[in-house]
Amino acid sequence: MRRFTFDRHAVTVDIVLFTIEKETLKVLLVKREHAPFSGKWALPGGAVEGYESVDEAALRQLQKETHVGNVYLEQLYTFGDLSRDPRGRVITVAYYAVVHHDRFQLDALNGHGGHLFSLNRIPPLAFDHSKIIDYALERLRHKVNYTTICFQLLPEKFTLSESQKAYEVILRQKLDKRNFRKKMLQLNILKGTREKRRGGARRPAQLYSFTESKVLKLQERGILIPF
Amino acid sequence: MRRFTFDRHAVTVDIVLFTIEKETLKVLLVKREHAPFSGKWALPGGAVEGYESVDEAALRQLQKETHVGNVYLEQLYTFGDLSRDPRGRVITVAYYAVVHHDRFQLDALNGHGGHLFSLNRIPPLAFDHSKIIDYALERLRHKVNYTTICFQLLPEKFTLSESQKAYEVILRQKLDKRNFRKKMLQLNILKGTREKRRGGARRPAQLYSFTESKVLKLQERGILIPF
DNA sequence: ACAAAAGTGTTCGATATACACCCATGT
DNA sequence: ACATGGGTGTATATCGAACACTTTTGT
Repeated sequence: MRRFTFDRHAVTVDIVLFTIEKETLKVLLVKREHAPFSGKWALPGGAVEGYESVDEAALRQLQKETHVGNVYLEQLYTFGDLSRDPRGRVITVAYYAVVHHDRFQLDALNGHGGHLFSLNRIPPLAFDHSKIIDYALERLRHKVNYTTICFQLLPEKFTLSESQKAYEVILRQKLDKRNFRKKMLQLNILKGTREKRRGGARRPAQLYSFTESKVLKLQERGILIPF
Repeated sequence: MRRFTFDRHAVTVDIVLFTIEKETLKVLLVKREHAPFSGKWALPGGAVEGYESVDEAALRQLQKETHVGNVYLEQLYTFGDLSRDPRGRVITVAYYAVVHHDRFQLDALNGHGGHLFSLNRIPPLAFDHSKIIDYALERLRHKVNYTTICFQLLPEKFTLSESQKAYEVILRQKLDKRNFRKKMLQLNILKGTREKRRGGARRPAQLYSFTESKVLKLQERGILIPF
């Protein structure tokens, strides 16, 4: 069988890792050590190698930085403009990950200077990475509405207030407590445990756990359809 | 500045072109002339060249087959498994296009044997192209619910029945005529013309035109949120 | 006792759904 | 005259939105 006559291209993956820390939605950035954009912050990522699929490359890069296992990781978009990288065109397949911050550790040994940045305080980034983050955020905000992706940001057991807070932080709006609870419990995706979250100087809260190990699509009612 | 030390990869684009013909949703396929999968049907597409962005490559491939101008063309997903192509790993960035069938002509000269296939009657396809079509169809069905993408499938002037038919064909369900019309007119995206569609042996129907030249996002009411 | 978050129902308005008949035209 | 798709309105059910007070704990 013939070999390719195709042009060949540099292909990378970039990962937008979302997490919630101190009731704020944050993104993982690493400091670049080499040109181009040496010293600038950038998304974690790197080249796709010949022996791995693109998905595998994304997972490998994510694990290199965070040692996270069993993450929600979804392909976002492929950015293929000619001018993204000053060295020449690099096609990057962007992914986003959503994970509770207890479930990963930044790799200090790596010397990568990984750091979580609040989304309001993203520094100037290398390449078109700030565009990629915008896109990822848009996707996340959208998905929160019709999937259970939000529970990826919570620990295994959580209170209803904690989950409400997660929605509020992503959607950037206050939600009504009674309506939130009513709806959340109606969805039949939470299991009450008999435990309570104690520790604060206040009434202990009931802990719930998410019944599914996977992110679910909730039944979607179209805007235009169905009639 | 240093050159890359990256592995380089074969990168292609593939296009899922949707159109409606004879009240059926169809997809454009071309017959392959060379190995691998010589003689099999496949999505139109081809290699990304070094001088063009990935988006430009998609548009170029689409125009090569159809001579269509000003199409709705959206990136779908990037497929990067190792085994997609028997010659070795080819990364393909899939796109989908949505266009009324009057607005393009299949290129007979090209000898590509382009042909529109009804979605119920897709023949066995080369590579993972049938997976790509499934994915595109899912996206289209989803987008129909919260955008005006459906009007891309209609001529400039159309009747309400024609647009209802387009929704029905995509969603694979009958819709209620009165509810459809009420909602469609409430949305304020259609302009009535004074013309009527004559020709059938029946009452002439009022023609409408879509007020926007672009596909709109309709306000989206989340399922889970807002409260 | 007090501060702070947990927990709990009802009412109202908007929107989706279900449903059947007359109209205008070409043959 | 008749066959065919065009065109129209109302009643009901469901769901989202707004809204305030009592409870439980730690200090």
